[in-house]
Amino acid sequence: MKTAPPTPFQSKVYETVRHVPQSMVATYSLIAARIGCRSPRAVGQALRKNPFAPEVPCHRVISSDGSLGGFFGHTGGPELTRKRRLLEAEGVRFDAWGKVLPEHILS
DNA sequence: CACCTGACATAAT
DNA sequence: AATTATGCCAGGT
Repeated sequence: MKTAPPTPFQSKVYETVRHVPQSMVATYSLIAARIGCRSPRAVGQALRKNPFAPEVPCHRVISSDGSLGGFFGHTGGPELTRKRRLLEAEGVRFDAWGKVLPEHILS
């Protein structure tokens, strides 16, 4: 089975996400800016490939508007519900709109 | 190298 | 809240 070598861009994304502490979530835009990229979409593509699951807490990465975004390639459905469950288990709270409270979002 | 897709963001409707 | 339209950049084919 071939393991595709991660690109430098990917490595930066994984490392940055890995530095996100519990009870906190980072936005795709934040990660992008952090690694010096202006495109949050590229970050999503990197995480969607699922590098090293529990090693990189991809579930701590959400959209800038507080929505969960996606999880393992699923933008909706039971997988997203699971993502929200994980965040709740880590102490992250949601508002009436089902969005993460701003105080949990790194800026 | 050109084209298409995508776990986004922002503004406007 | 939701939906639509446009801009953005990296990766895969």
